[in-house]
Amino acid sequence: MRVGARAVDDYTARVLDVVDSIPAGRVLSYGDVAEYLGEGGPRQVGRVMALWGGGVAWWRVVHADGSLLAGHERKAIRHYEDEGTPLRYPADGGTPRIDMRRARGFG
DNA sequence: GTGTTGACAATCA
DNA sequence: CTGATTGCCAACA
Repeated sequence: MRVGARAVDDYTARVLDVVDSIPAGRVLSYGDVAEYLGEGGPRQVGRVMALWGGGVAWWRVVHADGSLLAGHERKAIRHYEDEGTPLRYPADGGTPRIDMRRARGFG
């Protein structure tokens, strides 16, 4: 019967578990996480990350187009370069994005 | 119950 | 490449 809310919702726990299982040098999009869980949607994953993302490797969850987290780009890039995540640097030296073609998924 | 907003995504111009 | 549009689901005033 699943009534009241637990300390953290099951969905939240599942999202965090998936994010925690992403190996270094790899990333998943919000939609990928939702699809992997088979429930919810990109926005729900985003909400969970906004609330509890601080406890996991939040930088391994990015937008579907490879863009980074607004406001946390600096830290994210630092982690990516440290983990060897394939990045794509624009010619004009703008904000780098994830090379989704290679980094998306678990392997 | 309704309308707005959000760490989104896919499609079209 | 950017911008606009639509679909999606949950939280919130």
